[in-house]
Amino acid sequence: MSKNTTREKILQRCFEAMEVVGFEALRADKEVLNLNISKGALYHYFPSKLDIGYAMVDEIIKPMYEKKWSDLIDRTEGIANSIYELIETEKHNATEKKIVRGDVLYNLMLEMSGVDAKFRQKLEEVLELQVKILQKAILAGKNCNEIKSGVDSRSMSYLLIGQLHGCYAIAKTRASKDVFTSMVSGLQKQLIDVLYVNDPSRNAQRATAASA
Amino acid sequence: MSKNTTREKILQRCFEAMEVVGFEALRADKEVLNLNISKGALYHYFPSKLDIGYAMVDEIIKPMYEKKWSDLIDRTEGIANSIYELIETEKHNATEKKIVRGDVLYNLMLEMSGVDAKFRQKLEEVLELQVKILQKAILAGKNCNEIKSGVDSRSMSYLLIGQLHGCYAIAKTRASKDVFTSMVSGLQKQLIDVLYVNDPSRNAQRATAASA
DNA sequence: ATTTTTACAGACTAGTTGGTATATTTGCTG
DNA sequence: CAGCAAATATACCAACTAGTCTGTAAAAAT
Repeated sequence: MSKNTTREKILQRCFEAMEVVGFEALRADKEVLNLNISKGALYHYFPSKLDIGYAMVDEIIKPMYEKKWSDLIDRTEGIANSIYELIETEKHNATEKKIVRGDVLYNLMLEMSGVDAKFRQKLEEVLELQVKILQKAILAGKNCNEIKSGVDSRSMSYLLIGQLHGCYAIAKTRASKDVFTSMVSGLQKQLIDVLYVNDPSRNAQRATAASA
Repeated sequence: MSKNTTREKILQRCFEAMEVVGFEALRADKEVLNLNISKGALYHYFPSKLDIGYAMVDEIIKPMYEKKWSDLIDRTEGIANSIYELIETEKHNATEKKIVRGDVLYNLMLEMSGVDAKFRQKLEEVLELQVKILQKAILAGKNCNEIKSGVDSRSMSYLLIGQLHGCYAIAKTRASKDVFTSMVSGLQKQLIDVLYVNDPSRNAQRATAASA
């Protein structure tokens, strides 16, 4: 998968550091030095620090978030359940360390959107990618009667992404994984009320109702 | 109200700058120089830059966010409506500029929680202050039958604060006030489903039902 | 075989940062 | 008014930053 070229090694290492400290606090030259890659090499592959950032978003972050929702792509049924499960996964993947660190994309959004226009635009692309996947899924969910017909797929997608973001942000400041999981659980409960025709947390009930 | 001392002038100016650029990018000495206050005076009142930050949170931001929810304090009725209206206010206060800038508290949370423990703790206090006001209000709302008995006041308060945060964050990256207002509207719709016994967006209906 | 391009190495630089040292002024108290 | 502390001014500093410069070794193209 990874070609393990110098360029990719640089990108990967910088990304891992940036996940922890953010973009502005990233010291790219010092990071790559730990891989025995010199500053000369670094600036050979990337004209500036910002360009490293752009590349990270395009080549690492964007695919990462596309993969996150990939279960929903081109589905025609079981969508309500899948959305519910993907959010459930979010809870299960959470660790104390990850929560304190926060979500890379959300962190970057807040940090860089106001700093650099191109950065903002690239982050917007990642956001839009997720929204589009969700939107399509919700639309499909409405078609197969799993999702209430009243929901607006686009604004609901934005809201859902935003709500997850909110959970990450609050939990980061509270520095507590438990706050995260309980908030996400609350979010799931809301979704059951607002989004779903049936309760996807009870699979049995879903299966019976699906034939109606 | 403001005693207009040198210290307060420093704090206010730094806060206004920080609202725009964030804390790390704040150049306190250059800011106060524009007020004809020297670096010596600055470091006379504040031992370090971080201490300026702490003071900003304690003396400006905390009161600011307490005031934001002050309508809910010590209320015994009309609570559902007040919560709805406060969120409505959030929409009306939004301007393109403000949305692009984001919410000061949320921005700081993301920026500083991982950087400095004391900073994080102070931001947590502001968060907790808001949550407590909301929690008490929701509890009272349940008592006077305006809010569904099933809602957990604490986790709902967290979630609500977090959801608002989410709206700010997404709208900031989309750099669009419209995205913000439409997300907040979506949030309000959800709340009507999840939180309220009656629909507070229809005041007439509320008034009738209140006597039941 | 020779030229040109790519890939790297590492010392160096210009500018900035938060903070300090020291000197001077101001305002109060006796 | 003397004396003293708080308040303010300013020159200074070490650490650090992103980025550049010069040089070189190997690969690719001619």
